[in-house]
Amino acid sequence: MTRFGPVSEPQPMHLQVTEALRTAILRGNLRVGERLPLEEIGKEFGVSRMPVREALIRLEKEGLIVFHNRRGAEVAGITAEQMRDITDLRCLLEVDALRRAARRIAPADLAAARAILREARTVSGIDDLADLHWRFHHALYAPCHRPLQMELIDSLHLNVDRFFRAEWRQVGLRKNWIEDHEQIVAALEAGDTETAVRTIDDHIQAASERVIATLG
Amino acid sequence: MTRFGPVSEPQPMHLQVTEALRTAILRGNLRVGERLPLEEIGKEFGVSRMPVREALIRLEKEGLIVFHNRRGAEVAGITAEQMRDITDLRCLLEVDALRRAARRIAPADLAAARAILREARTVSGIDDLADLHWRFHHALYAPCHRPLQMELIDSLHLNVDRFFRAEWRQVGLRKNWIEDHEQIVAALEAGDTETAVRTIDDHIQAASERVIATLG
DNA sequence: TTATTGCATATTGCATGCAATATCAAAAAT
DNA sequence: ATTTTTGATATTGCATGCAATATGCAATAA
Repeated sequence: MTRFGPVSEPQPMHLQVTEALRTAILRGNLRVGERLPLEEIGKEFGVSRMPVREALIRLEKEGLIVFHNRRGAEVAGITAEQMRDITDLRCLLEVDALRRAARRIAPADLAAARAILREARTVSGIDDLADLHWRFHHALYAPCHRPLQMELIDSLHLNVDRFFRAEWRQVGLRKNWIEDHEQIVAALEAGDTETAVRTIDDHIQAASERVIATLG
Repeated sequence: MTRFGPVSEPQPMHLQVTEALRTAILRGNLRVGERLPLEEIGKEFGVSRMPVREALIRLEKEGLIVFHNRRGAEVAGITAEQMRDITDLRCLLEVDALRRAARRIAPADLAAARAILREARTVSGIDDLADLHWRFHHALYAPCHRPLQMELIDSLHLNVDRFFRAEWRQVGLRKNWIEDHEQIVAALEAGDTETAVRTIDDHIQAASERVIATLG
């Protein structure tokens, strides 16, 4: 007889700091090139330098931060080259994930995707929209049942998302974003995987081109 | 007049420890499930626990180690599921890299690849053979000029290579390994990229199947 | 015998100390 | 005016200290 559910073990400080810094970078609260002094950041979290150091190491491995030997860490930027590199990888991995997912995607998954789009009509902040946008893509890919592939896709997205947000803040998020994505769901419902795949591929490439234009 | 070349900055301890532990895991000197106590490992390198801790965090991000909260770290294992996941990703990424590389590969690159195979005939240790084997693949993919894609390919390979080595130690590395790979170079020299691609894809999948069989 | 409890020991996660080095601005030199 | 030097300050990389927790084994109970 199990009378008690599992007890969630307490999150270590270094993980809390990692998450907080990750979303701060993602949201643009920490800008590209901004220095990340251990003591100062530690003070903001009420911890010493060590858990901050750990967090920065993890974020460096995620590609959000660069370390300079004995000169601390700073928020990583991106070059046009790197953007193209990441974009092509995203297309490769996301298209593959969608093809695999399409074979086993359930009506419930598609309904969930539609629900995300519906929710997207009710929010207005860039950060909320960007989160919902990614949750939508994630919902379509997830049924591929490839944990590592999903991790990689998330990781690549994490490295470029903040630049899309920065661009959206300037030129505004196109109105027809949601309709475009409803067409993707419609194609999947109709069993037309290839149309869905092509739409997403174009979508990623086009968005990337716009960001690259701002990078020079 | 520049009389002196650039001075290479000294490697921090944590990086030296990271590299040493990485190759120890790769070579099988540290076995799957083996515990990694900070103090003990630190003593072996003549350093304190902190640089070791840093190294373990990095290696965890690379997928070679798993941490258990407050119970230390251990060398990561692999399941059949994960092996399939990684293998499919490798095929996707390596095939794409080879296609891109084939367009701009120079005779010098192919000569370098052949030189690696020639060197492979002169060595006998599993570790040396495995290193040369990967250097060969790396040499073919590198001209794709996608630094991040190459990093990902390396990282995926890093996560499975030790299991191939373990299998090679048992059943022996097939003699015709080198001839198989010479055919890949020959196909590329003949401009027949698709044959080269197919050979490599089969090669990765077949090797993976053999390892999965040993995993249950 | 086998399972449970209690306790001594080992190990982690974080804080802090310290030497080595980087940074920055004012003073000196060109 | 511009560059170089100098030194005061800030920051890092690693060592060490310490409280909290995990582990392993002997003692006890079943």
